[in-house]
Amino acid sequence: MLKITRKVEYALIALSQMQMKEDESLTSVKEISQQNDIPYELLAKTMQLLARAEIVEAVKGPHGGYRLKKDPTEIKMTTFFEIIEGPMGFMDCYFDSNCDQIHSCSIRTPIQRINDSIRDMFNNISLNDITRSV
Amino acid sequence: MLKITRKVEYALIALSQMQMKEDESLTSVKEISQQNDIPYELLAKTMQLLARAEIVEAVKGPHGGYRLKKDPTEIKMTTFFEIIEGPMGFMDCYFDSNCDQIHSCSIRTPIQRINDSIRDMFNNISLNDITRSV
DNA sequence: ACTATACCCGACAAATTTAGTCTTAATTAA
DNA sequence: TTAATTAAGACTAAATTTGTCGGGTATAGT
Repeated sequence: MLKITRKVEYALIALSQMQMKEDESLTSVKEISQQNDIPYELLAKTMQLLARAEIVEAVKGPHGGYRLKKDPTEIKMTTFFEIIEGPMGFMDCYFDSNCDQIHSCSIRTPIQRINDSIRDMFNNISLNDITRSV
Repeated sequence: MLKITRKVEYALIALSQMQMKEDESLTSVKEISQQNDIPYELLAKTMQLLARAEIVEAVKGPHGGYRLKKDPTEIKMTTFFEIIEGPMGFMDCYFDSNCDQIHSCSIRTPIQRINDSIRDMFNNISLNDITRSV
Protein backbone atom coordinates (compact mmCIF):
# COMPACT_ATOMS: atom_id res chain seq x y z
CA MET A 1 0.00 0.00 0.00
CA LEU A 2 2.93 2.27 0.29
CA LYS A 3 5.74 0.83 -1.65
CA ILE A 4 8.00 2.21 -4.30
CA THR A 5 7.72 0.32 -7.56
CA ARG A 6 10.58 -1.18 -9.50
CA LYS A 7 10.27 1.33 -12.26
CA VAL A 8 10.69 4.19 -9.81
CA GLU A 9 13.52 2.39 -8.09
CA TYR A 10 15.32 1.74 -11.37
CA ALA A 11 14.83 5.31 -12.52
CA LEU A 12 16.29 6.65 -9.29
CA ILE A 13 19.28 4.37 -9.53
CA ALA A 14 19.85 5.40 -13.13
CA LEU A 15 19.62 9.10 -12.39
CA SER A 16 21.81 8.75 -9.36
CA GLN A 17 24.43 7.06 -11.46
CA MET A 18 24.17 9.70 -14.17
CA GLN A 19 24.63 12.48 -11.66
CA MET A 20 27.90 10.98 -10.51
CA LYS A 21 29.38 11.44 -13.94
CA GLU A 22 30.53 14.67 -15.55
CA ASP A 23 27.86 16.99 -16.86
CA GLU A 24 26.98 16.40 -20.50
CA SER A 25 28.47 12.92 -20.53
CA LEU A 26 26.21 10.15 -21.78
CA THR A 27 25.10 7.00 -20.04
CA SER A 28 23.54 4.09 -21.88
CA VAL A 29 20.78 1.85 -20.68
CA LYS A 30 23.06 -1.13 -21.21
CA GLU A 31 25.65 0.33 -18.91
CA ILE A 32 23.19 1.00 -16.10
CA SER A 33 21.37 -2.29 -16.44
CA GLN A 34 24.57 -4.31 -16.37
CA GLN A 35 26.18 -2.47 -13.52
CA ASN A 36 23.12 -2.66 -11.33
CA ASP A 37 21.68 -5.94 -12.50
CA ILE A 38 18.45 -4.39 -13.70
CA PRO A 39 16.39 -5.91 -16.54
CA TYR A 40 17.45 -4.07 -19.67
CA GLU A 41 14.05 -3.75 -21.34
CA LEU A 42 12.28 -2.48 -18.28
CA LEU A 43 14.91 0.10 -17.56
CA ALA A 44 14.84 1.13 -21.21
CA LYS A 45 11.13 1.77 -21.09
CA THR A 46 11.48 3.69 -17.87
CA MET A 47 14.18 5.90 -19.35
CA GLN A 48 11.89 6.57 -22.25
CA LEU A 49 9.30 7.92 -19.86
CA LEU A 50 11.89 10.25 -18.40
CA ALA A 51 12.94 11.33 -21.88
CA ARG A 52 9.37 12.11 -22.89
CA ALA A 53 9.01 14.20 -19.76
CA GLU A 54 12.28 15.90 -20.62
CA ILE A 55 13.94 14.98 -17.38
CA VAL A 56 16.66 13.45 -19.50
CA GLU A 57 17.68 13.87 -23.09
CA ALA A 58 18.36 10.99 -25.44
CA VAL A 59 21.16 10.78 -27.94
CA LYS A 60 20.78 8.02 -30.48
CA GLY A 61 23.36 6.04 -32.35
CA PRO A 62 26.62 4.43 -31.31
CA HIS A 63 28.10 5.99 -28.18
CA GLY A 64 24.68 7.45 -27.58
CA GLY A 65 22.78 7.36 -24.32
CA TYR A 66 21.05 9.69 -21.93
CA ARG A 67 22.11 12.79 -20.12
CA LEU A 68 20.29 14.97 -17.63
CA LYS A 69 18.23 17.72 -19.15
CA LYS A 70 16.55 19.34 -16.16
CA ASP A 71 18.15 20.31 -12.90
CA PRO A 72 17.22 17.61 -10.39
CA THR A 73 16.93 20.18 -7.62
CA GLU A 74 14.03 21.68 -9.56
CA ILE A 75 12.05 18.46 -9.90
CA LYS A 76 9.58 17.60 -7.18
CA MET A 77 9.21 13.98 -6.22
CA THR A 78 5.47 14.22 -6.77
CA THR A 79 6.12 15.15 -10.38
CA PHE A 80 8.69 12.45 -10.74
CA PHE A 81 6.41 9.72 -9.38
CA GLU A 82 3.60 10.83 -11.61
CA ILE A 83 5.79 10.83 -14.70
CA ILE A 84 6.56 7.20 -14.09
CA GLU A 85 3.37 5.89 -12.59
CA GLY A 86 0.61 8.30 -13.43
CA PRO A 87 -1.65 10.14 -11.02
CA MET A 88 -0.84 9.45 -7.39
CA GLY A 89 -3.78 9.45 -5.03
CA PHE A 90 -4.18 7.78 -1.69
CA MET A 91 -7.71 6.85 -2.57
CA ASP A 92 -9.22 6.61 -6.04
CA CYS A 93 -11.75 9.33 -5.42
CA TYR A 94 -8.96 11.88 -5.19
CA PHE A 95 -8.65 12.17 -8.94
CA ASP A 96 -11.37 10.26 -10.58
CA SER A 97 -14.49 9.52 -8.73
CA ASN A 98 -17.25 7.49 -10.16
CA CYS A 99 -17.93 6.21 -6.68
CA ASP A 100 -21.63 6.74 -6.15
CA GLN A 101 -21.26 6.86 -2.39
CA ILE A 102 -19.01 9.86 -2.60
CA HIS A 103 -21.44 12.11 -0.78
CA SER A 104 -22.31 9.82 2.06
CA CYS A 105 -18.75 8.59 2.51
CA SER A 106 -17.75 9.15 6.12
CA ILE A 107 -14.02 8.91 5.64
CA ARG A 108 -13.54 10.91 2.48
CA THR A 109 -12.60 14.21 4.05
CA PRO A 110 -9.99 12.88 6.47
CA ILE A 111 -8.53 10.71 3.74
CA GLN A 112 -8.24 13.77 1.54
CA ARG A 113 -6.30 15.45 4.30
CA ILE A 114 -3.87 12.55 4.44
CA ASN A 115 -3.63 12.65 0.71
CA ASP A 116 -2.71 16.30 0.86
CA SER A 117 -0.14 15.70 3.58
CA ILE A 118 1.56 13.05 1.52
CA ARG A 119 1.58 15.24 -1.56
CA ASP A 120 2.91 18.15 0.50
CA MET A 121 5.67 15.98 1.75
CA PHE A 122 6.71 14.83 -1.72
CA ASN A 123 6.34 18.33 -3.09
CA ASN A 124 9.01 19.34 -0.66
CA ILE A 125 11.47 16.65 -1.62
CA SER A 126 13.38 17.19 -4.82
CA LEU A 127 14.70 14.49 -7.07
CA ASN A 128 18.15 15.71 -6.16
CA ASP A 129 17.51 14.98 -2.49
CA ILE A 130 17.50 11.34 -3.47
CA THR A 131 19.89 11.10 -6.35
CA ARG A 132 22.72 13.40 -5.33
CA SER A 133 25.95 11.57 -4.65
CA VAL A 134 26.91 13.30 -1.42
CA MET B 1 2.42 2.93 -5.24
CA LEU B 2 0.70 4.93 -2.64
CA LYS B 3 -2.84 3.84 -2.44
CA ILE B 4 -5.03 2.72 0.39
CA THR B 5 -6.32 -0.81 -0.06
CA ARG B 6 -9.92 -1.89 0.11
CA LYS B 7 -9.42 -3.71 3.35
CA VAL B 8 -8.11 -0.57 5.01
CA GLU B 9 -10.86 1.48 3.44
CA TYR B 10 -13.54 -0.92 4.63
CA ALA B 11 -12.09 -1.07 8.11
CA LEU B 12 -12.08 2.71 8.37
CA ILE B 13 -15.65 2.96 7.21
CA ALA B 14 -16.69 0.29 9.68
CA LEU B 15 -14.94 1.92 12.61
CA SER B 16 -16.24 5.32 11.64
CA GLN B 17 -19.76 3.95 11.66
CA MET B 18 -19.24 2.22 14.98
CA GLN B 19 -17.98 5.42 16.57
CA MET B 20 -21.16 7.20 15.60
CA LYS B 21 -23.20 4.86 17.73
CA GLU B 22 -23.45 4.79 21.50
CA ASP B 23 -20.53 3.32 23.38
CA GLU B 24 -20.90 -0.37 24.11
CA SER B 25 -23.51 -0.86 21.41
CA LEU B 26 -22.85 -3.61 18.91
CA THR B 27 -22.57 -3.38 15.15
CA SER B 28 -22.74 -6.45 12.94
CA VAL B 29 -20.79 -7.06 9.76
CA LYS B 30 -24.06 -7.52 7.93
CA GLU B 31 -25.25 -4.09 8.96
CA ILE B 32 -22.08 -2.34 7.83
CA SER B 33 -21.77 -4.27 4.61
CA GLN B 34 -25.36 -3.59 3.58
CA GLN B 35 -25.36 0.07 4.50
CA ASN B 36 -22.13 0.77 2.67
CA ASP B 37 -22.38 -1.74 -0.10
CA ILE B 38 -19.22 -3.54 0.93
CA PRO B 39 -18.67 -7.26 0.18
CA TYR B 40 -19.75 -9.07 3.33
CA GLU B 41 -17.04 -11.73 3.41
CA LEU B 42 -14.19 -9.34 2.85
CA LEU B 43 -15.40 -6.99 5.52
CA ALA B 44 -15.89 -9.95 7.84
CA LYS B 45 -12.30 -11.04 7.42
CA THR B 46 -11.10 -7.52 7.96
CA MET B 47 -13.08 -7.18 11.18
CA GLN B 48 -11.52 -10.41 12.33
CA LEU B 49 -8.08 -8.85 11.93
CA LEU B 50 -9.18 -5.94 14.06
CA ALA B 51 -10.60 -8.30 16.65
CA ARG B 52 -7.38 -10.30 16.85
CA ALA B 53 -5.49 -7.06 17.34
CA GLU B 54 -8.00 -6.11 20.02
CA ILE B 55 -8.99 -2.89 18.33
CA VAL B 56 -12.52 -4.20 18.53
CA GLU B 57 -14.22 -6.86 20.57
CA ALA B 58 -16.47 -9.51 19.12
CA VAL B 59 -19.71 -10.76 20.59
CA LYS B 60 -21.07 -13.91 19.00
CA GLY B 61 -24.57 -15.15 18.57
CA PRO B 62 -27.80 -13.44 17.59
CA HIS B 63 -27.73 -9.69 18.20
CA GLY B 64 -23.98 -10.04 18.39
CA GLY B 65 -21.46 -7.93 16.55
CA TYR B 66 -18.46 -5.80 17.25
CA ARG B 67 -17.78 -2.91 19.55
CA LEU B 68 -14.71 -0.75 20.02
CA LYS B 69 -12.26 -2.05 22.53
CA LYS B 70 -9.39 0.42 22.36
CA ASP B 71 -9.62 4.18 22.33
CA PRO B 72 -9.15 5.27 18.71
CA THR B 73 -7.24 8.35 19.82
CA GLU B 74 -4.59 6.00 21.17
CA ILE B 75 -4.09 4.04 17.98
CA LYS B 76 -1.51 5.27 15.51
CA MET B 77 -2.28 4.91 11.84
CA THR B 78 1.02 3.12 11.34
CA THR B 79 -0.12 0.45 13.75
CA PHE B 80 -3.52 0.30 12.15
CA PHE B 81 -2.15 -0.15 8.64
CA GLU B 82 0.21 -2.84 9.79
CA ILE B 83 -2.53 -4.75 11.58
CA ILE B 84 -4.39 -4.99 8.32
CA GLU B 85 -1.64 -5.24 5.77
CA GLY B 86 1.50 -6.30 7.54
CA PRO B 87 4.81 -4.46 7.64
CA MET B 88 4.76 -1.15 5.81
CA GLY B 89 7.99 -0.15 4.12
CA PHE B 90 8.57 2.16 1.21
CA MET B 91 11.16 -0.21 -0.13
CA ASP B 92 11.54 -3.90 0.63
CA CYS B 93 14.97 -3.49 2.15
CA TYR B 94 13.49 -1.49 5.02
CA PHE B 95 12.40 -4.59 6.86
CA ASP B 96 13.72 -7.60 5.13
CA SER B 97 16.71 -7.34 2.94
CA ASN B 98 18.03 -10.22 1.01
CA CYS B 99 19.05 -7.79 -1.67
CA ASP B 100 22.67 -8.54 -2.38
CA GLN B 101 23.34 -5.06 -3.68
CA ILE B 102 22.40 -3.52 -0.37
CA HIS B 103 25.86 -2.16 0.28
CA SER B 104 26.50 -0.63 -3.09
CA CYS B 105 22.96 0.72 -3.45
CA SER B 106 23.18 4.43 -4.13
CA ILE B 107 19.64 5.31 -3.22
CA ARG B 108 19.16 3.29 -0.06
CA THR B 109 19.93 6.00 2.47
CA PRO B 110 17.71 8.71 0.98
CA ILE B 111 14.90 6.21 0.52
CA GLN B 112 15.23 5.27 4.16
CA ARG B 113 14.81 8.91 5.05
CA ILE B 114 11.60 9.08 3.06
CA ASN B 115 10.47 5.90 4.68
CA ASP B 116 11.05 7.44 8.08
CA SER B 117 9.22 10.62 7.12
CA ILE B 118 6.21 8.66 6.02
CA ARG B 119 6.20 6.60 9.17
CA ASP B 120 6.60 9.74 11.28
CA MET B 121 3.65 11.24 9.56
CA PHE B 122 1.43 8.23 10.17
CA ASN B 123 2.70 7.89 13.72
CA ASN B 124 1.29 11.33 14.31
CA ILE B 125 -2.14 10.61 12.94
CA SER B 126 -4.47 8.63 15.17
CA LEU B 127 -7.22 6.35 14.02
CA ASN B 128 -9.62 8.80 15.59
CA ASP B 129 -8.38 11.57 13.33
CA ILE B 130 -9.95 9.67 10.51
CA THR B 131 -12.91 7.94 12.04
CA ARG B 132 -14.32 10.56 14.38
CA SER B 133 -17.70 11.84 13.30
CA VAL B 134 -17.09 15.54 13.81
C1' DA C 1 26.04 2.70 -48.57
C1' DC C 2 26.49 -0.70 -44.92
C1' DT C 3 26.72 -2.11 -40.30
C1' DA C 4 26.59 -1.99 -35.58
C1' DT C 5 24.86 0.50 -31.67
C1' DA C 6 21.72 2.97 -29.36
C1' DC C 7 17.04 4.88 -28.39
C1' DC C 8 11.57 4.29 -29.39
C1' DC C 9 7.27 2.03 -28.89
C1' DG C 10 3.55 -0.97 -28.48
C1' DA C 11 1.91 -5.57 -27.68
C1' DC C 12 2.36 -9.50 -25.12
C1' DA C 13 3.26 -12.82 -21.06
C1' DA C 14 4.42 -13.99 -16.46
C1' DA C 15 4.40 -13.07 -11.70
C1' DT C 16 2.66 -10.94 -7.81
C1' DT C 17 -0.70 -8.72 -5.12
C1' DT C 18 -5.29 -7.51 -4.04
C1' DA C 19 -10.12 -8.48 -3.99
C1' DG C 20 -13.71 -11.35 -3.47
C1' DT C 21 -16.11 -16.10 -2.70
C1' DC C 22 -17.14 -20.46 -0.55
C1' DT C 23 -17.34 -23.80 2.98
C1' DT C 24 -17.17 -25.38 7.43
C1' DA C 25 -16.78 -24.48 12.25
C1' DA C 26 -17.93 -22.40 17.05
C1' DT C 27 -20.85 -19.66 20.00
C1' DT C 28 -25.09 -18.09 21.88
C1' DA C 29 -29.87 -15.85 22.34
C1' DA C 30 -34.42 -17.13 22.06
C1' DT D 1 -33.21 -26.84 18.34
C1' DT D 2 -32.80 -23.10 15.29
C1' DA D 3 -31.23 -18.87 13.55
C1' DA D 4 -27.84 -15.31 13.82
C1' DT D 5 -23.49 -14.15 14.49
C1' DT D 6 -18.22 -14.33 14.52
C1' DA D 7 -13.81 -17.41 13.13
C1' DA D 8 -10.86 -19.27 9.87
C1' DG D 9 -8.80 -21.13 5.95
C1' DA D 10 -8.88 -22.59 1.15
C1' DC D 11 -9.95 -21.21 -3.14
C1' DT D 12 -10.84 -18.22 -7.39
C1' DA D 13 -10.89 -13.96 -9.93
C1' DA D 14 -9.31 -9.51 -11.04
C1' DA D 15 -6.00 -6.04 -11.16
C1' DT D 16 -1.48 -4.46 -11.09
C1' DT D 17 3.26 -4.85 -11.60
C1' DT D 18 7.13 -6.80 -13.73
C1' DG D 19 9.44 -8.52 -17.40
C1' DT D 20 9.92 -9.98 -22.58
C1' DC D 21 9.69 -9.64 -27.54
C1' DG D 22 9.66 -7.85 -32.15
C1' DG D 23 9.98 -4.40 -35.17
C1' DG D 24 10.97 0.59 -35.72
C1' DT D 25 14.17 5.12 -36.16
C1' DA D 26 18.55 7.63 -35.91
C1' DT D 27 23.46 7.99 -36.34
C1' DA D 28 28.60 7.22 -35.96
C1' DG D 29 32.13 4.84 -38.11
C1' DT D 30 33.84 2.59 -41.91
